Amino acid sequence: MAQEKKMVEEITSMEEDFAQWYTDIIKKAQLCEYSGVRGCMVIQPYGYAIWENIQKNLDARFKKTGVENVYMPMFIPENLLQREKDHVEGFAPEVAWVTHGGTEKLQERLCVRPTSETLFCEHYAGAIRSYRDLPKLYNQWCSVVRWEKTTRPFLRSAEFLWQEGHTAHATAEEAQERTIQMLNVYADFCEQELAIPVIKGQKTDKEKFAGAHETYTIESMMHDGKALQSGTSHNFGDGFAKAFGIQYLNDNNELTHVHQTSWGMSTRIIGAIIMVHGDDAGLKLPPRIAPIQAVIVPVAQHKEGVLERANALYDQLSEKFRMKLDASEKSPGWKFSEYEMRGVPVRIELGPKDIENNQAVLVSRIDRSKTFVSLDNIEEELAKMLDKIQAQMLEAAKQNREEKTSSAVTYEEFKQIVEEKGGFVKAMWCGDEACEMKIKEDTTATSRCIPFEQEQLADTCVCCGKPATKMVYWGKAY
RNA sequence: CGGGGCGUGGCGCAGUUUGGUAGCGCACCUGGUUUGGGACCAGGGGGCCGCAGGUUCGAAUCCUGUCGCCCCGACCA
Repeated sequence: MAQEKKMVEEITSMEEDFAQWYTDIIKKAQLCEYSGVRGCMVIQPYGYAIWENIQKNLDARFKKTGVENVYMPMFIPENLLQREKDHVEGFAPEVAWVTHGGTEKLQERLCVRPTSETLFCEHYAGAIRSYRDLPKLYNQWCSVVRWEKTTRPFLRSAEFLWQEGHTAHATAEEAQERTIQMLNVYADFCEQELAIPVIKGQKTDKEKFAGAHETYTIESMMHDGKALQSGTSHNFGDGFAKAFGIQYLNDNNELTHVHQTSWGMSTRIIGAIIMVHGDDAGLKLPPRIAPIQAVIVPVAQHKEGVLERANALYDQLSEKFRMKLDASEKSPGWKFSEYEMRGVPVRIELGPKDIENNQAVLVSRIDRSKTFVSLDNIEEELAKMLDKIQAQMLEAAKQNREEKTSSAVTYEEFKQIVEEKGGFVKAMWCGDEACEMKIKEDTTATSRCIPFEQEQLADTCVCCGKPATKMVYWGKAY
């Protein structure tokens, strides 16, 4: 595989320094900027446009399953947050507190939501009376605040945008079904729209969400061999219902606790898009969510008729695609690099020679391959190329994940792989948290998930040698 | 919270060791020539040198304090 030629010196190569590459991409693609507020970022128009496309698509998928959007307060009174023990303990270290209203000290401090389980629960406690009120399938798009010690754009910021779905059901079975259903929505969204293949599975008790009975996750593999938890779906059982007194009368007139779920995906997924698809020339955006699917770069635009034709082409293609025409005075070469860095899937070059031949040049972001197409059927050709790029990106991401997935039977093998190769390591686990801790201690790798698709690699735990029936994906994670 | 680094036009930096008129590259503005992979020439605008004290005839530079940010760890989406 030939390394792509680097056209712009301002992006550090992935090989040289992956962390620097990541921040360079964000800067050059103008996704976000550091703000004057500690740990918080300014999401720029291009970055926000990606988020809007993600939102639009996910929101439609949610609604198709019957989910309704609501909005909850951003403040949570301290007593409310403390209602569920595990939940508070999980979040207490990273909540921001409001202690004053104007100049007066508040009698009870308010936390800025790190997540809204408690608010939804309080609301459900009042709103649910009868089995006829169920299920409640709510979601909200909002930002949450977690006082992180170390932050990185998109991957971990003190405030981030997300959606959090919260549902209440009559039975445990229904809640479990919904938990898996939403995990599948995320997985399908990632693969189909973002071209990011994911591993679906369950979190170990150690890694599960504070207050959850079970946590399910989709895990994806970045280009540097580190894993990223890309979305989670939790089954709360009736734990929160008991803590918050959410009860209903069933059809036998018996008072019963509801069963709940919650599920979320955040702007962190933009970090995944960058680190799964990007290369040394910049960002690569999957056509389905790219704010600009194709950019028209006129060549020799001062010449008679070029801009007019480019404008007409823009008008025509804008009917079906998200387009941009860059008629600025920058040189064509500058524009080529610019839109490559920003990950625009297709560039359309249109110059005097093309116009003379009634053609345009389509250039793919994947490999800079050029295709000369007639202006008469450019719509079909562009659609074809975008589909192809989408498929190529998913394929490349799958291949990268395969290359970075290993399995280990002995502990020596395991440690060596984590240290030298990185990536996912599949290995058997006895189910004991002590082994998880030891593995983390020895290698800094954590259990990513117990995948739904199990393999029996061995009969004993990779760490302690005791009998094991579960295969776990391990790896260093963001 | 530990370990490291950095605060100087919008961005990236030099200048600090040895105090003496604030500089360079990019970006920006004007005009011209250019235009199929980050064009060139000429002219121009823009800086309480993070902040607060101190030393000094004089501080970006020395001293004290303070605030902020970035990177690497531990904790987390």
